[in-house]
Amino acid sequence: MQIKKTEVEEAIMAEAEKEFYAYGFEHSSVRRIIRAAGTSIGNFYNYFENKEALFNAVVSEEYHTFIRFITQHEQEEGSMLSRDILKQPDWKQQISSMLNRMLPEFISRILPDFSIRFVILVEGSRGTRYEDTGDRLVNLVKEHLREHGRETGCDLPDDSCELLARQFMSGLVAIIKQYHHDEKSRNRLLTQYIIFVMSGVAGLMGIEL
Amino acid sequence: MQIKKTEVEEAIMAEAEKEFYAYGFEHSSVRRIIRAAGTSIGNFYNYFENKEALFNAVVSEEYHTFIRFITQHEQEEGSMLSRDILKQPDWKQQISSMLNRMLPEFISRILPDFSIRFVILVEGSRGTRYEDTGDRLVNLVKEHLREHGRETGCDLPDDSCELLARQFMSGLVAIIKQYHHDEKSRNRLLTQYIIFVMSGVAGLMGIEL
Amino acid sequence: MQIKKTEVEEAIMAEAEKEFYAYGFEHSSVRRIIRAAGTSIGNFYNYFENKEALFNAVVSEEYHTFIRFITQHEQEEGSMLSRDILKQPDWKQQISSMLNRMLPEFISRILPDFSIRFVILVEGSRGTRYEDTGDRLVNLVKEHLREHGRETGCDLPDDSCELLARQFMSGLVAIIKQYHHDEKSRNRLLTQYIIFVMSGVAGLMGIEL
Amino acid sequence: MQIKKTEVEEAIMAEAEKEFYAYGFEHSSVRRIIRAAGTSIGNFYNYFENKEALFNAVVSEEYHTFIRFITQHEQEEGSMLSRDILKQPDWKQQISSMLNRMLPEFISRILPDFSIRFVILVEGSRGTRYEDTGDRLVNLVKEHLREHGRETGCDLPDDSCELLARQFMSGLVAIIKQYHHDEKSRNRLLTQYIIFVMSGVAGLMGIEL
DNA sequence: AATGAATGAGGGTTCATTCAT
DNA sequence: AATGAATGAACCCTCATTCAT
Repeated sequence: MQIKKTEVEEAIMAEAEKEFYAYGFEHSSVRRIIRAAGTSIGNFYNYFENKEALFNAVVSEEYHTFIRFITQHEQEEGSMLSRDILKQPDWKQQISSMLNRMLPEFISRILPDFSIRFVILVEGSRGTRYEDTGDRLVNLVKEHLREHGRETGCDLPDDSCELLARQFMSGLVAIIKQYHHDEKSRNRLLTQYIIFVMSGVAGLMGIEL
Repeated sequence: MQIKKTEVEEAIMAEAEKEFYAYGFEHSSVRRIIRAAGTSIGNFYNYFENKEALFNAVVSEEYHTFIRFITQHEQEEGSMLSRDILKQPDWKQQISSMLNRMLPEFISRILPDFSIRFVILVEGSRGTRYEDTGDRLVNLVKEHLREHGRETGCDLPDDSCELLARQFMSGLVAIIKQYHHDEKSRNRLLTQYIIFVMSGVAGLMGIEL
Repeated sequence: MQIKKTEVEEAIMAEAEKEFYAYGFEHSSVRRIIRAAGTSIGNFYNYFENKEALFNAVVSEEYHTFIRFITQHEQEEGSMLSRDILKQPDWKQQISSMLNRMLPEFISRILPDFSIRFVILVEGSRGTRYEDTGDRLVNLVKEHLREHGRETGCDLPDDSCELLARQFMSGLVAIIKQYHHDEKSRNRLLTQYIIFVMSGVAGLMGIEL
Repeated sequence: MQIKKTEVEEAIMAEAEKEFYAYGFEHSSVRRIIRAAGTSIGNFYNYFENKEALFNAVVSEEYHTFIRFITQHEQEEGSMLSRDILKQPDWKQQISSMLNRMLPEFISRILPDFSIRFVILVEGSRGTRYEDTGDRLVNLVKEHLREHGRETGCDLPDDSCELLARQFMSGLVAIIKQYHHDEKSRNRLLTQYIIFVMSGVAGLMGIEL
């Protein structure tokens, strides 16, 4: 949103963010929001068409950021994991050094974008046009994952891919929930988490049962 | 009373399960439930004291099953992961063979217990006395994990443990959601998932960054 | 009621008495009554046509007892108060000695009849055919009082008579409420009360303002 | 908003007064009130937080008025009754003249305050925070009475004091009920009533049984 | 831009009563 | 004689939204 918002609009959106985060869209109360924002119910409808419009205003930017994140960085991440690595006897060192190289940039560029609003989008959008955002995001990650599988020659079954994608999403959400106010801890935890996921995926792809 | 008491009670509970799964406790509507169950609002209160009593009836058994699951099987799982394994050059084979040995029994005994009701318990219990069940379960798994860490000499930070525990929970939930009606697929996916998690944890514990 | 009641019937009526006393007719719950009486809602309707029939069963005898009390003892009480007494210089002694003579019999005959059920009749009968019982009783007492006035030649205004009658009723009720379980205290208090009322009436009749 | 806020608020309170008077708090229906007041159920909650808040609005002022009445006028009334008066041979004249002196002022200052709302407070407040108001008022009057007793050297038993206090309350209530719309009649009746009570108390204190 | 009065559907719950068993 | 399942109206209250001011 390039358009400058009025103070009232911003106050409403700020309180709405808290409300949507706490209760989700359906369970959120416009009255509570405007009361917290210090304005009136009537005035609310001067700024937003209805409750869903407010929701959109709060999350739409975050939504597009995430879409961009998924699509833009496909190439770069594409090379991060390949079966070849796992075949090497020193695979642990290889992954480790790769992570050391990539994570700082990865984290500095991507994470600042994610916030409470991302959590709202995924967990609290039922009843809005974004209600399948979680699923769509999962699908994006899942397709991403399948492509990796095809490239590296070790296809995971569709449902495993979906599960892993969903896990990745829920991991991000959990991290943001825990440390949305503490960037440093968040990044440290995220690093750990990515190692966990990558090790897990590697294990899943590399081990014949 | 033409209809046997249990029939209506079961109808109500069946519909309640769907409703609680779809909306969570707070957002569920008793009126919707009884309409779907084909009875009247007044009659509902002949069977259940109130909405929360209905919730408890739907969910309490599942709750205790899960608690039992966590506490009973601590020992057996305890031996599944140790740092020593990861030090071996053939660690992949070792894990693989161990899983092959243990998973069938693990799955056959534990999984049949989990159902939609488990999902309700974790995701839809806000406003009930079970509302912190998700957190309590996460903590159980987390403590479980920390102990493993201490035993194997590689402590993970507290927040990583919590994250992994939460991930494990959300993974179970995701699997149940996807395949609660298809036991076979569910078990296959769960096997994959456990490999993923174990590999991930192993990676997290075994690799120095 | 000469007809012998079954145990169930008596249990219901006993619990109903408590319930009607505590909540009044309208606010009483048939469910609570039958639960306390240890029977079922269906069976209740085998014994009583409906809630009001139960109420009638509980209070009707008391009602007729009171009517009888008012009408039967008119003569005897009629002589208890006359203007002549108040004209005597030793009126206090006269009243005192009269009370001493009459009260024992008065109390022993009349009071045992009054119980919780009398209170129910007066205070908790709204919504039943007895709902104007309180008023009817007041009117009886009031007419009683007016006649005394006419006899003794000092008419009180109609509204004063009504007020005094109402006071007398409410006094009886208050005494029963306080000591319905303690006959001795009840009689002592009632004696005091009658002195109060008689002195009050005497004062009202005898003093020119 | 075409209609000024106060108009609706007043309409609601006026109808609420009638409703509370007729049914008491617990048995009053918000729907009946708003129907009579010509507004909607939703709008009611724009004016009052809930049913009890409405009750408080109707009744709180009256409550404090009565408390003030009891505590402020203690002294003045204190001198109205003493045993010495009853010992005089011309006690009737003495009381009469005292009443003639004091009553006009007493009545003109105190009575206009009492209304239907006082009745509601005493008889219809069950279920609200005022539910023991009746008892508290009775206790005030009772303590009042006991003090008189101590001063004049003729203690009445505790239960007699309570009874008389309760009688006094119920007398006030009865008068208001009868003449809440007719100030003149109300005052006349109240005068009579006070004579009655005083004579009664005098009789009770002065006569040895 | 700002206010809050007004609406009515729907939320959970209690109730007296009926009637098949 | 006894049971309790079934009904639907009514209870208090919350909600998002509209609109006159």
